[in-house]
Amino acid sequence: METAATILHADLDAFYASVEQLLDPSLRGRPIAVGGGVVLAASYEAKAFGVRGGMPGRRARELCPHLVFVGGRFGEYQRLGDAAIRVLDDFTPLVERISIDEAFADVAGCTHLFGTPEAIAKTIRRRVRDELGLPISIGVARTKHLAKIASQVAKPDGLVVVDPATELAFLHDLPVSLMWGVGPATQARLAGSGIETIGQLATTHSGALERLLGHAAGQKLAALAWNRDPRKLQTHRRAVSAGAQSALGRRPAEPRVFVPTLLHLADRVASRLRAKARPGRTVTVRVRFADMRAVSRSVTLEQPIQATAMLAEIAEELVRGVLADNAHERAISLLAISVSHLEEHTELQLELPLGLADEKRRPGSRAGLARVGADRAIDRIRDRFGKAAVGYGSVALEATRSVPDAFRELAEKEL
DNA sequence: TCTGGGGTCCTAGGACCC
DNA sequence: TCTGGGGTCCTAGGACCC
Repeated sequence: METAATILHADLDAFYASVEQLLDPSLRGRPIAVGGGVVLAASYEAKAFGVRGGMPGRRARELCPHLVFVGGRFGEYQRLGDAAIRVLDDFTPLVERISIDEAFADVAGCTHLFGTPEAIAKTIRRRVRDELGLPISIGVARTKHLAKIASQVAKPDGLVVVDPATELAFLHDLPVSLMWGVGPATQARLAGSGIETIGQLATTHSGALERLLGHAAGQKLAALAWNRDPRKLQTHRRAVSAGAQSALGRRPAEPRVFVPTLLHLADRVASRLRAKARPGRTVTVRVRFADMRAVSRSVTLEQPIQATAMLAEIAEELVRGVLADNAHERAISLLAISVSHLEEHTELQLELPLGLADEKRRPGSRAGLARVGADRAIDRIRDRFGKAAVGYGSVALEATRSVPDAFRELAEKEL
């Protein structure tokens, strides 16, 4: 009745930093950070000083005076991340990729060919080390949740196999913060009730947990604490939204700032939607003010859109609404556009370039056709000459500090 | 020199329908 | 006219993950 531990979670260690150290041997053994204004990734040597991803570069340098900043070879990250996943593919088609450097695999169907899950995990680790030169940690367990925890425990450059017979003993000694879905807020709430280990969580009444964390989170954590994780591997998941954002530092909340920025963001989002023929019905904007307070506004249309100008106009109206309701805010620090309720896969259709109020009722116009034509022309030029060949407002945005486009593309999910 | 960018999921209240 | 209940969709905000 007890199932075997056949799920692997493979996670490349300090991935971006490891690639940099691989490509430049002079960086090996040294504390390095990928990025500049903000740390995108840190090597283990840098982590030992407390340097973490997402940390401002200045703070990182304070913690680690000899920290070496490297520019980031984003194309290499993509290539090597793909290559590592391909090693998993050699064993089973049941691979669920989570991100550029992380994936699950279920080897239940291939143990007769390649040996036990532990043997397979060892082979994968050796191959990734020998063929790519990168360290990868693997957790093996009966469920996805436990396999992921095991790979975290295995780091750096290790392997942890959790025997089903002793899995609860293993799990219950660990801190709740290792669980999937427990971040700083949940951890603090649990700590407020004296719950710090997964074992303590497991013996907490599920009703009490629900009152503390809400229905879904309470139920989920109660189940995971007993390693009851019903999730199966999903080899292909479609994206449910696509968005783009830009941090602005601290800029005046004025049209000369937000209009070109929104056009640029709308172009990023809409061109991706068009490329995959996945227009969407709901447009959401987010405005973050100088004090980091964020406000969002959304609207759901009757017809899905994918035209840059249409998206930019709707986003602009929503942002004007936010600013009108927060007239005391003088400066904005971030703008974001997201499109959701994506259609599965549709033919390009006519779009309506009308004001937000009109758009829901009125039929299309000649101007709509012209704009679809403009998008098509731009898409074709980019196909031939590259993304930078033509665009909206990118020059105006050069001044704002932002991460390289190549990094943004790494984070994009396949639509 | 406070705090990047791309996502997913859940909650709670209100509108609306049956 | 008043009452009740369930389901679905939408919006705004929040937590979390990589």
